[in-house]
This record gives sequence, structure tokens and C-alpha cells, in this order.
Amino acid sequence: MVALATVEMRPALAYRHGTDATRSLGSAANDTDAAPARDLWAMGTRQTFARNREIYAEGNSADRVFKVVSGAVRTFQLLEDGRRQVNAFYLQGEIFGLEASESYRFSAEAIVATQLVVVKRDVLRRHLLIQPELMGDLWRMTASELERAQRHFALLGRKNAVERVASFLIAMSERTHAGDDVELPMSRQDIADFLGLTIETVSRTMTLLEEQRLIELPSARHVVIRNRRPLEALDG
Amino acid sequence: MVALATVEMRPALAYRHGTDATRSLGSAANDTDAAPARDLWAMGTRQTFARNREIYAEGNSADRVFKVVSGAVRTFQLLEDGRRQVNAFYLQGEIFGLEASESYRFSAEAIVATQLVVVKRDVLRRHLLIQPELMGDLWRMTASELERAQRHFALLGRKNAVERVASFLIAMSERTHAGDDVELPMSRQDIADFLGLTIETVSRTMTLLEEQRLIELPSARHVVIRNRRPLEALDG
DNA sequence: CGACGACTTGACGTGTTTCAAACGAGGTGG
DNA sequence: CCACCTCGTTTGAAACACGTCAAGTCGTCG
Repeated sequence: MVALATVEMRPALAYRHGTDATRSLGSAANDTDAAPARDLWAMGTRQTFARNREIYAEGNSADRVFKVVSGAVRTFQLLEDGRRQVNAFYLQGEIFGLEASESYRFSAEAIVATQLVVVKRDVLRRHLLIQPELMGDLWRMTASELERAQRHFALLGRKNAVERVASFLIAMSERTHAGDDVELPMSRQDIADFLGLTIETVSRTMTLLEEQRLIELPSARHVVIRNRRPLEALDG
Repeated sequence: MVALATVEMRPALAYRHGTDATRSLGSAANDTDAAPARDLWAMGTRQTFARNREIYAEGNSADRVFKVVSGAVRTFQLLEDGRRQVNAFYLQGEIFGLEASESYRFSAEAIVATQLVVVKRDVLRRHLLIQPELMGDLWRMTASELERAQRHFALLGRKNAVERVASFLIAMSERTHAGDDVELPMSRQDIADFLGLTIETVSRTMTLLEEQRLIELPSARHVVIRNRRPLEALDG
């Protein structure tokens, strides 16, 4: 798919691929040129959501983009028969809700009490008129989501329960950048629906990893990575 | 994710979402304004690949974009232990190989004898300097890929073998737009690696669908959809 | 302290994988 | 033209991983 990003547009708003989306759309770093209103997120409003509160629903008009200030968010789809597919989790500094289409294709909920920066579509649109090179950033953000989706998809394709849970824990530990201590904001059910497993299998697998001394479980939501290498070996 | 597409850039190169990518990047329709070299693909070169020939490998510099003229292409990743995850199939008129990063994240191979239009990254880059609004098209193309990946991912998440195969057949019949007759260019192994199943399960499932009169199988690669509704019901 | 929700553990059932063999279409050579 | 080979596909039987159903434990909050 042709890497153009660095070529025709100066990376005023550098996007670090595949990792966090913190610095996208001019949030923090690389603000070398001091054009006014370069930081899109500064134009946003803050909003807090209580645990399990809906942020938007699938099918709603996609009129806002969000960035997580604190807390955690899940996006998901409900299948007719009640099965739920959790599409992604978004943690501090990560961006979600950017759609190329008219409406949201997933629902979004706060997993725990969550603070967000919200930018309205109109604002983003007006911003784009002034700064058309922002379009490149939108592209890279979507590309990054695509990469994440493809990675996740490879995981669901041909991996067993242990590999899935291990991959998940490794990914979480990398995203929270808190070393070997991982505080999970989401429930076992969330994890299960994310990994395409049942809650019981997730639980049993966690216990198994603990028995094998790969992790410790001081509490259900607190995981300590004890032996990272073999855990990463289970990953891709 | 904020629908901006139709707002700040005129859809010189309309992209039909989620379906085929034929008309993207100015190939055919909507060329209302007759700027020179508006059709990017006209600037490409043709290239043919024999069955099972590599088009590019994972990790190669992402220096070309491709459009399928005839034939079919698969993109995939190989896991260390030899397992293969087929990421996508590309049929006539569809575009692949567009990366926002520096290198290809999948390998691509011709499934059957395949003719492609190839556009070099340099050409696309130069094109973008003249026509920066093309960037919006790149974005929409990536967004469309994302949508496809997410759809596929929901499929792998929580669906059984029958549902997966049914979804696959429905999707193929829609993409080939040849009514109820679907000619499958890919092998059972390709399908299995795409759906996250084994070749035996795919085969058994096909037989099962035939026994239930939902499809006919004049030959292994030729599927006739006999009863579309119940098949679609198995889909999402 | 008691109750509720989240998580864990156990026993059992089942769908998919695994291993193995047979089948069938297409191609080659006698 | 038929025997033979090959490769992809189908079919069968058994093993296994994960799901299901059910009970129990843990932690939190009133």
C-alpha cells in the first residue's frame, strides 16, 4: 500500500504507527511550526462518562471524535442472537470514533469512569479547510486502526486460548507502559468477547498461566508478568 | 470517526464503500472535470503473474499499488510454526498493496494466472503533489479496507464453521456479481486459512450445505447458490 | 454481617481438529 | 484409448480443546 506519508506532507502531526495515538492530530509533540489552533484537541470539550455509560451507539451519526484522557473505553457490536463482539479497547491517550462513513459502525461504552476530549465533526471539518494536510493524518490514523484490526484478526484466526490470552496480556502491558504490572480495567466478559472465547475459558487460561509461573494474579484485575519471554513466545 | 469525505473534497474519484474498489483513484466513473492524468491507473504498467507466483513478500518495501485486471490474489502472513493466515482475497477490479507504512505487512500471491495494473509509489506521490485531494481517496480506500477487516474479524470472533463458510460464499457471490453461480479461484486450503478452519472442516461444511440443498457443487470450485435466504441468515 | 456481582473451579457435552485413507479429475506416457 | 500418476478434495474415526451448565469462592459495598 505505498508509503507516502513522509513524503508529500510534513509531519506536523507525526503519527507513531501501531502504538499509541496520543500524538496524532497535533496533540502534543512536533509542534514545531506555531500556526494557531494547530492542536485540534485543544479545541475539544471535556466530558466524563460513568462506568458502563454509552458514549455512542452503532448507527448513530458519526459526528464526534474522541481521545481518552483517563479511564478506558470498549467498542463492540451486538449480533442478533445476543452475542457480543468487542472490537477494541481504548486506553489513555488513544483516539477512537474516527469514521470515514456517515455513522458509527460500533457502539462505544466507558468501561470505568472515563474522561474524554471530544471534537465535533464540524470543528474537524473547518480545521481541514484551513489545514488540508491534516487529511494525511486522518489517513494514518485510519491506517493504524487497520493495522490493529488486522493484527487482532490474525490472532482470532488460528490461535488457541492460551495464545490469545497471552497475546492480550502482552499487548496490554505494552500499552499501559507500566512495566510488568498490568491493571485491567475490563471484566473477564469483556476480554472473552474481545478474544472470541468464553468467560470460563479466559478464567481457566489465566489460572493456567499463573500455575506455569508466567504471570501472577494478586487479584482478578491485577496481572503481573513474571516471565515475559515465554509469554511473548505464545504471541505472534 | 467523523464523516468528512463528502465535505471538504469533491468526490472526483468516488469510492464506493465496502464493495469493490474499481472506481477508486480515478479509474472510471465521475471524471466530470477533465484535468489531465486524472486516472491514476492509466499511468500504471501491466504485469501478469502465473499461478502461485509471489507479487510481493511481507516486509518488502511498499513501493507499488496494484489493481486486479483479471485473476485473483491472496494476501497472507506466515506464523513461525508454519500456520498461514490468509488476510484477504482480491478479485477483478479490486485494489491492494496500499500501505501507510514503509513496508508490506502481508505477502501477496497470484491464486491463478493474474493480470495486474501496477502503479509505482513515486508516480502516486508525484500525483499527490499535483492533486492533493487524492489524499482523501487514499483515506477512504484504507477506511474501506478497515471496514472489510472488521467485518471479517467479527466473523472469526464468534461464529461456527457453517456460519463462516456461508458468509464466505455469500460474500463471494456478491463480489463476483455473476448471480448465483460462484466460481472459486482459490483452493479449499486458501479458504480454510482465510476462515480460520481446517481444510477438512471446510470440505465437510460444503458437503453439509449441499445436503441441506442450500448450495450445489457441480465441482469443487464451482458453487451454485440454490437457496440464498437461509444462507444469508447464517451470515451476519 | 449479609448480599450481590464478578470470578473461579468442576464435570460433562460437542464441534472442530487430527490422523488416515479413499476418491476423482486432469495430465502424461505407453 | 486406456493405464497410471498426481494433486486437490472428500470421507471416516478418534482425540481434544473449548463450550456449556452448575456450583462454589472471593471481594466489595451497603
